[in-house]
Order: sequence, then structure tokens, then C-alpha cells
Amino acid sequence: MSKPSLARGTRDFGPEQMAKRNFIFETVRRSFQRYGFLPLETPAFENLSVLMGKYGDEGDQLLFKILNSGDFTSKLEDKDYTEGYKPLTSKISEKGLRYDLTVPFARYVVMNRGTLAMPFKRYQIQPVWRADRPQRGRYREFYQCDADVVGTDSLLCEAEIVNLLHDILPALGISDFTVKINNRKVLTGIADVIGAGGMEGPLCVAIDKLDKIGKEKVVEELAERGFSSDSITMLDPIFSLSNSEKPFEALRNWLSGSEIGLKGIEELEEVWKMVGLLGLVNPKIEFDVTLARGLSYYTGAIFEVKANNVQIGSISGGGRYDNLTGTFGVPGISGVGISLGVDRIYDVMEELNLFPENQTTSTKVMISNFDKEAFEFGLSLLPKFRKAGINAEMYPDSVKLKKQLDYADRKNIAFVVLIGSDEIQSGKLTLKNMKTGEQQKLSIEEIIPLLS
RNA sequence: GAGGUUGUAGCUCAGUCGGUUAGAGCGCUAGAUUGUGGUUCUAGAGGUCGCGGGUUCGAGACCCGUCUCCCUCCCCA
Repeated sequence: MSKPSLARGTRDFGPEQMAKRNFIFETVRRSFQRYGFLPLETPAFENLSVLMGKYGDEGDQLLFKILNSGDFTSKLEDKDYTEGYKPLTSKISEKGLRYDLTVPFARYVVMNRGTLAMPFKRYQIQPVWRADRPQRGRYREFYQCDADVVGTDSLLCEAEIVNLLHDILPALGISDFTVKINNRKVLTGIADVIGAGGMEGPLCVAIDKLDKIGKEKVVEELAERGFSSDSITMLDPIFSLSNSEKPFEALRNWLSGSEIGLKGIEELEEVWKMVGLLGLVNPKIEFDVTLARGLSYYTGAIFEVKANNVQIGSISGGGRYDNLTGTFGVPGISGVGISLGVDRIYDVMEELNLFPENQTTSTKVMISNFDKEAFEFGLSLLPKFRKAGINAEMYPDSVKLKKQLDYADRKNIAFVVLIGSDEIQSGKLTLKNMKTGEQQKLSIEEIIPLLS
């Protein structure tokens, strides 16, 4: 016997939390479907050959690996124990838990590309696992809600994602948010014009932290990462650009020497234009040249959504990637997607008190259990309630009424039908309103329309 | 992966310098009330002091290890 405990970084979700989480899931699902995304589910675990090498060295370490079943030591030799854990891991583990929804999606697209109607739009709402160190708002098991379009490089997809976000978030009650947008090509262009071509990776990691650690620290970090002081000086416009009146014009002047940078600006303007054509009024979109997102596979638009006036920062992120399926041998499939973080959205909604009331009420009416005769009479009523679409239950044991009412009270059951010998004889049941305490004598035919 | 921090009843937490039988509030169970919940009153149950080792006549307290919560960094949703 040992005390039960939760595995590190995991959580239970009780009935109350589940009501709220399901509200989020259903709202998100409805919106995804309204934009033509089709559902997809993939297995919780994949072959490690699918997962490894897709998230960088750090990502490989954060993969939960599944030990081979059976006698996994039988094929090992003495030297396997001394050569370190990395070569050993590949000999005793062949499967791992999914780390995100994008890579399994890419695998699915490659395996089914002959049968999919392209462009393919899919949504996927499933848990993912990371062997990370848990912190506030960060768990080892959490849900992602992804929607991606692959097989087209039309910027309509980007504009639709903006619209989609303006659909989902207000439907959840989150009306004060900002969709920050940037373009990876702009960042590449910046690296070019400051004479640090090819270094946009470290550049992104550093400037992405601007709002968190401030300009000085970013400059410090850039120097550490090997940027020359000339480059850093030339980077100066970045700190003021997003605040300027016409950022795209200023940016165009700055990046006039970089073809790819200019292409990025063009794409941004196109997205803005199409968002307008889709008729979105007062779009909450904002160009942010310092938005970089560390993920290296983005090649075009980058999104991040912030809920305003709350502690919790980003609740959603995404972008365009040109070579999603390249590592599986099928190059040239472009895609763009968005991922919503359910746990953070939950926290934001909790903090702003946005969940609708009465999410937890499951039973509308409970039938009391006074004695054997009343119990049997009550059983005949139960299906009548249920057929009328009223959530109903019968208290299973003949215990004191006090206990039964206490149960109904704690479970937030709105009505209790009390049945004793009087009620059985007259057919007039006692309907008790648990909120007001009121009681009235009514027939079952009168009660049902009252509760439905 | 690096650093810091926490752990005592179901929950939130007291527990003095190392000293007798480890406490409170809330919750729980029963009764006051044999057909009536929430309020009130009374009584009761409930503890491997995270786990393992050590120091000591004596450890909830001190030391070491380990696990866990939370926080910072790295990274991320």
C-alpha cells in the first residue's frame, strides 16, 4: 500500500473543471469547422524515427520515450552500458509520446497525400507531452488545438486565421486581445541589411525577448551571440519601428537592399488588405517587428495572440512554414497554422471571470427514496423525465431524507420530487424547489412541462 | 539541464531553544430534528509530521540523500 500521487506535471480535471474545459473545446471546434477545417486525430505515441530530430537537440531531450516491452536488455552488449545514454536510448526505445500536433500532421499528410483533397485543412485537438520542468501554466501533459492549411501558399490562409481568431476569442468572452503579426522574411531581410546574413536564428531568439527583458539586455545578448557592434548599431530602427505611423513604409526604406525583406513586407501588406476585404471591422491586429518566435521552421507570416490586461501572456501562436513535409521526403508543401493553448485560455477566462454560470449543473431533478413502495413508484417516473429530455436521477438508497436533500443540495440539483404514501395514493407529488425551498403538490404531467 | 524554495489531519495552516500524549479553523460522520438541504448547537472520527538514512538520552524541528510543490534561468503552449 502506498499513497496515491499524480505523476509530475500532470493534473486531474474534476467535473467542474471539465465543464469549463469542454466549453472551450466546443467553442473552438465550432469555429474551426465554420472555416472548413476537418477533424484529425493521430496516435498518442509515434515511432521515434518520426519524432526525433524535428525539434532540435533540446526537443529530443524533452521527448517522453517509451521503453521497449519485454526483455529490452537481451540484445545489449557490455559496451552499450558505457557509451552513454544517447546510443543506449535508441536500442531500448523505439516509440515516444507526441510532442506537438504539427509533426504527426506532417507524417499524416505525407502518408496520405494521394488521397487528400489539396489544399488540405485540418484541425486537431489532442494532448501532447513534454518532459519539461513544470512551472506555473506549464505542464508535462497539455492540450493543443491546432488548425492548419497545407498545399497552398495563398495569403488568404493568413487572413482567414486572423478572422478565425476574431471569431473564437470573442465567442469565449475574450474581447480584449491583440493579434501580433510579423513575417520571417522581414527578419531575414533585417539580418541581411545589418550585415549578419544567415544569423536570423539567434537574432530572432534575442529580439523576441524585447518586451520581456528590455532593449539593453537584448543588445547584451546579441553581443554575446556574436553580433558585431556595427550590426547592433544598425539594428537600432527595430526598437522604434512598430510604434511609427506607417511602419511598412519605414521598413521598406530600411530594407530596400534586401529582396527577401521586401517580399516579406509585400506579404504583410497583402494580409492586411485581405483582412479588410473579408470585412473584419476594427481588426485587433498589430504589426510587431520584434515578434520572432523561436521555432526555426517558420518561413513567412508569424502570429502571436496576447490577451490584454491579464498576467498570462501569449494564448495562441502560429505561422507559415514552407517545408513541413520535407523531412519525410516530400518537399515543397507549404502550410500555415495556428495553435491555441487551452490551459492558458482557461487561466485567462478564470482571471476575467468569463465562464458562463451553471456550467456544472448536470441533474435537474432528483426523486427521493423514502421506502420500498415509494422507490418502486419513483422508478416508474424516472424514464418519463428522461424521455422529456430532463436530466433526472433517483437517490439509490432508502436513507434519511435529510441525507438525500443534502446530496441534492451539494450537487446543485434544482428540484426534488418527494414521494411518500400520500403522494402515491393521490398521484399528486411534492415538488420541492431547492433554491427557494417552496413546495407544491402536482401530478407528473404537470411537473414535466414545468421542468423542460 | 542549472539555481532557489516548500512538504504537519481531506483542505488551509500553527507547532517557541531539540523535551511529556502533535494543535486550530474549515470539511467529514453522528445526534439535537423518525417526511425536509443551506443556519445554529453538541459529540465523534481522522496523523507513517513526504520518503530513506544519520546525530542525540530524546527529532515534526538539526544533518545527508531522495521525491514532490512552487519560483528564476534555458526553452516553450
